[in-house]
Amino acid sequence: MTNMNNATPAELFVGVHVIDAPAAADREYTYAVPADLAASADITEGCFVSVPFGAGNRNRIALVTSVLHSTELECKALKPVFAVCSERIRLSPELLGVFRFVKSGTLATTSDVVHAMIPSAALSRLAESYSVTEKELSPRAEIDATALLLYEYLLSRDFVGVDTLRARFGKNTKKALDTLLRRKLIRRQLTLKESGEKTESHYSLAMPRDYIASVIDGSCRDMRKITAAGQLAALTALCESIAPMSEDELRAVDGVKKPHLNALLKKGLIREEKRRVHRDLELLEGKLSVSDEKISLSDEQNEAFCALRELTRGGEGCAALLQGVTGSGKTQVMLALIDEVLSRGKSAILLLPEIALTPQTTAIFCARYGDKVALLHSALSAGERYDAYLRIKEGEARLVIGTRSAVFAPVRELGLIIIDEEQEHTYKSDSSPRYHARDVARYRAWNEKALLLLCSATPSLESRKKAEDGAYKHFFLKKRYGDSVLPTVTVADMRREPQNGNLSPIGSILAEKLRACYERGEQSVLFLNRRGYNNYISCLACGEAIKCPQCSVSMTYHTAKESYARGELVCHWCGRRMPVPSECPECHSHHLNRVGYGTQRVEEELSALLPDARILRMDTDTTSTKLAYDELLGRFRRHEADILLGTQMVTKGHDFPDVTLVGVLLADSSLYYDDYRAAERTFSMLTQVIGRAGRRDKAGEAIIQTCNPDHEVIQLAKAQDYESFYRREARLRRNLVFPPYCDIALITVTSRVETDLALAASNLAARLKTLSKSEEYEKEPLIIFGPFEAPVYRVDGKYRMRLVVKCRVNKNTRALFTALSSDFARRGRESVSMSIDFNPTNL
DNA sequence: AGCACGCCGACT
DNA sequence: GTCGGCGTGCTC
Repeated sequence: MTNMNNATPAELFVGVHVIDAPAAADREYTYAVPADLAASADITEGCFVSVPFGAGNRNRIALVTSVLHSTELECKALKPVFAVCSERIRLSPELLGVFRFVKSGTLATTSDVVHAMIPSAALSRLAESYSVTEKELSPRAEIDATALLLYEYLLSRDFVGVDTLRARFGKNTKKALDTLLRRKLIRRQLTLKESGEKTESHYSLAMPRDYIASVIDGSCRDMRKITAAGQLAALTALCESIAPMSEDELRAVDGVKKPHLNALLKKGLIREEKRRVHRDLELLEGKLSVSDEKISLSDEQNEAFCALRELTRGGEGCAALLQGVTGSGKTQVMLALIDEVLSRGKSAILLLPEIALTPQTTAIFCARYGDKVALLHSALSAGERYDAYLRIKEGEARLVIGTRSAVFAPVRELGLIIIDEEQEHTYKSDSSPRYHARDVARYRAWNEKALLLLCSATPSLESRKKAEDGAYKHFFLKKRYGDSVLPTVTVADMRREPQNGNLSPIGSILAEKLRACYERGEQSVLFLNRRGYNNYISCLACGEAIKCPQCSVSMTYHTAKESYARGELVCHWCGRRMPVPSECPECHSHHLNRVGYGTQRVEEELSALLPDARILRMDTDTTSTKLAYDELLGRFRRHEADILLGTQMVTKGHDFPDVTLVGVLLADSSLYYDDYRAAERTFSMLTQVIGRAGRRDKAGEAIIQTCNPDHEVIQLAKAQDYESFYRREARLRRNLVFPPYCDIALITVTSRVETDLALAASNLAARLKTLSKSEEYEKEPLIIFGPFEAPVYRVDGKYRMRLVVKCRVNKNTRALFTALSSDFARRGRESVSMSIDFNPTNL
């Protein structure tokens, strides 16, 4: 190796995990810290450094995972650490623990885990630029046209950023750069880039005010007279202002432009100060009227609150389940508890399902806690996310409200984590790292001696069982808040409808209730778990449904805005759109028939039923942006529509005071889904929908349409009897060995080449069987199913096969799966990739 | 993933 | 003899 080591001998060594290294190279590497760097920077576990990595010594960011003060390693030829990335971005010892917990618990790469924990803007800090080394291009160096153009472009410049080049030369840039680099015609330089945080310049006078005044009126002798009107206007404005003025404020002054300010800076008359701007606060503007309204708790709420408060004061990590019927005022208890924790100088994290994280739901927290709140939602830009991260890290924000990934928030002195609607499957990540926010929260609560509070009307079986086993403290809120009563629930049998000549998705009972509700001037909410117009298009001749050319699922017919006839087919898995064919692709028959219904079709039926009613349709097609979603909800709340029709998103805890009727159009669709959690989801969904009706003084009513009116789950949901449901479901799961009575590891193998996939899958299964019988792992009870095709075999052109393993996830089985995974990487065909998901949300 | 090393065929 | 093809294996 070339002598990259500094002349100064190192005495400090670090173990690092390289970020953006391939999975096969994801392990700890040892680097030497040059003495001068060790002296100038505080290198500890959890900080990020940049290191030369691989044969090409490409600069990579790495996470320091161990520090070694030693002279023992001297003899080894170690590469040196290049620099510390940032003094500010580093994982605290607690978060480094979280990193290890997630990494070992999900078998994800360092890169995936770090990217989940740290906002991307914080780490994309290596600027890559290029310049020419060889001024003469030898005629023998045969390079392609792009490379030649790029070379000539670089000839006249110095160190051009890779982004600039890419913008100019397109996607061939990398190839061209590689060619030029290989021929040593150009060289690459990597420098630490300044952070992506947004700053705003503030200007103030750099000289005494009367001196500036003399400059303005031209009586000042030591300086040439200022004539530019813009400069004079800026100086005048600054003279009149008490506080420094921001760039925006100055530019608002007539005639002031940026060059004027620069000129004044150059003359030394004003000074500039860059201040960090908190972009996510801009969203909250106007809502910062902090209210410290006293929370009034009912006896039941108060009892739960007092017990929970004791838990937060215990100084030990613990977890509790707050099980409260819809409308029992769980939020009040949460607020009281957050008050308590913040008042003791600690921080809290509140996790909400993405769909519930709307200005309406967060307003109450923002109003109460003002700028102590940091909101982490998906609409944040990279820079905004980074700002929020810094505000949390620096202790300015002590209440973090966000979705799944907010569980990684770098809060100081964590006192409380609340997970609302804890049964929601959005808390489980379905891409690497495949973590469950609940597991991470539990780890953090224990490790940081905080309280984890899980809230739900219909807890997941996992959590409910833990409460039963005593692992979680268990609290109930059984009374609905105020005087509201549970709505009356009617189960409507849809099997009789066709006999009565009704082919509409809206049955006769629901139709009648809808009309009555509308005529009373009240609102109704309809839920249907299917967007689009028809379910699919099938051929009457051969019976085949039209399938997506890239996925093995039938496509859904969506109408165009203007007319029913001008629609197209959409694949809900890969998003592909195509026109409706005129003939069956299988048998060329022209007898194509549209079957089933989605939200679009129901919307049409509704307007036929109630021509004057104002209908809002809410699904992913109408709420492409966060704003559209909020706007629709706002319009409905203001009673600008009579009927809200939509998918999942209408079921979440939005409080609509005028809604007295809710309808579930087809409750069975989720009941017979081939997932062991189908019943749990259906029950939870029905409970939530029913809870939408009649929350204030008005009596509510719920209609559940189904083809299985006697199904136990539907009957239990009708009775709102969670406890019976829990006992029934727990019994079933135990008998059939499903979580929470075991863990499931889902191994998915993916490839574009079907034959490679089949081979790889069976090899993997064989390898797994061998491993499970080997000495180290034979004690682990393992039940292996498969390999078989995934329920949707082909998605976006890739085939997918699965192995399902029932096991107990512990250190030993994780080691088994790690071994399996690295075997696969070593011997696998490159066209095939593999992933392991512990306790996936979708089976 | 890159990148080097290495072992074979088409060329100066 | 040498340049360069991409198979194989490693990354402190």
